[in-house]
Amino acid sequence: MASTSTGRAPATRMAAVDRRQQIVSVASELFSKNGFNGTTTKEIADRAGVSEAIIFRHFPTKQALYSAIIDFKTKQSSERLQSHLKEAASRKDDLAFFGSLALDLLEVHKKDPTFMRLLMFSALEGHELAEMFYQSTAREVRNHVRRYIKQRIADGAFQNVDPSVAARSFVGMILYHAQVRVLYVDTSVDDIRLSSRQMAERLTSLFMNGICRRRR
Amino acid sequence: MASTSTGRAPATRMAAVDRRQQIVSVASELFSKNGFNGTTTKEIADRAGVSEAIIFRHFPTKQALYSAIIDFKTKQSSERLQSHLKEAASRKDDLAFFGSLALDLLEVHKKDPTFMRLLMFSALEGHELAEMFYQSTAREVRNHVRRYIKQRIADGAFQNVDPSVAARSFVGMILYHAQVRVLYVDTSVDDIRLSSRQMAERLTSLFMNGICRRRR
DNA sequence: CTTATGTTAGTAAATACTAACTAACTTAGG
DNA sequence: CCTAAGTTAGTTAGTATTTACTAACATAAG
Repeated sequence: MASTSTGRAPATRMAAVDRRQQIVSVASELFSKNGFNGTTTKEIADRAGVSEAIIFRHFPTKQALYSAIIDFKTKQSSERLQSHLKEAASRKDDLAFFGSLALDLLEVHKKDPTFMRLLMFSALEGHELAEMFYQSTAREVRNHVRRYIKQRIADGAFQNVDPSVAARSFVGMILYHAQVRVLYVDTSVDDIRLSSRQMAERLTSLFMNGICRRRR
Repeated sequence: MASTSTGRAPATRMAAVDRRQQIVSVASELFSKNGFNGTTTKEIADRAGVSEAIIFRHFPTKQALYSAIIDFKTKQSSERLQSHLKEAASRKDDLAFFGSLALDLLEVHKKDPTFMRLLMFSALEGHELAEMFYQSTAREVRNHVRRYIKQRIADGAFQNVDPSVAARSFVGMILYHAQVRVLYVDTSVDDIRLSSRQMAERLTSLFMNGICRRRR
């Protein structure tokens, strides 16, 4: 009890690159929970276990930190997508194509709900990178689906629908379920209790039977 | 130049109820644009053309003002829905049922984009009335659709799908389009340039051909 | 005159960001 | 191997603004 110091215990020293990543990670959670304006740099520093000044050593402004996060998340999501889309690209098993995509989207947002919240917050708050962020996710998927549908129409397997509208509808159908789950988890609002797999199956079947050419 | 007063010109006197409504209206716009945390009471006062203190004469706290707005918007939306759902309730023209609902939803959000933004912000920011707000809109519609689908399955007109999932999918399909339009208006993200009517037709047809029993 | 509607001028706390200092790790020279 | 110098990661203690909210006063309307 010799020292009456009320200051913080010095944080364990970390390599700059590690600390930076840790700050990004902590800030991601907070921004995703409370949005840009609802998150303070003090809060971020506290959670990271460092003093506020350290934040500004790594990022010139709060905005820059936010941008770094979006940048990071964008790349992460892009990679995830690429790897998945590649493998499902050439096969012409419609059920598998739509089904695995639906399951994948549902699972991604179930595992990492911060992603969807960040996406929504950034769109609402009009962040400069919001567009890019959106492009890298929903839009890329949608374009992929659009091309597939276009091809299958050409094949004569699908009805002659508007591929853009159909693609966005499919993605929208799925993402809306994901949204409800993310936003209203553990409330009475989300009253559908199905596993991602079951949900994906139902959604795919619903969509498929709409777009597949009818037997006559 | 007789008076060097730097103060504001006194606002024109209004009846309390009118001023209250005006504040709600101005604040709605700002909250919808910038969210709760991104909007200051000073900003609201300035836009309303009164001093900040007036805001607090009518609403004890900023939160209370926000709640009043959600309350107002909830009622407004509920009425709009009721009137529409009543008229489309008993008829069994599936195309008209889904089509008019789709058109209605798209038009509502096109005419008043603040509504969707408020809804999304309140959900993300976890406002206490967010649930209720959501219930009064998407959920009420969804339940209506769910009942309709259930009935038509019983009639033998629809396939035996999960009514909850189908209803939410239909609503989700539509609301996702509305969201993209509201959030990314005038950007390259929203690349589908269709009138609400055209969009509603395509969405309905897409959904219908999925849920209607196939001819054999 | 009384009451309702307005303003002014604050306050305490919070917020993004900075300047100046300190301790820990790394490494070069003896 | 040992130590001194340099570098990097940390802290403290601020600052100027902003923010939600209040008390006390002013004036138009009936």
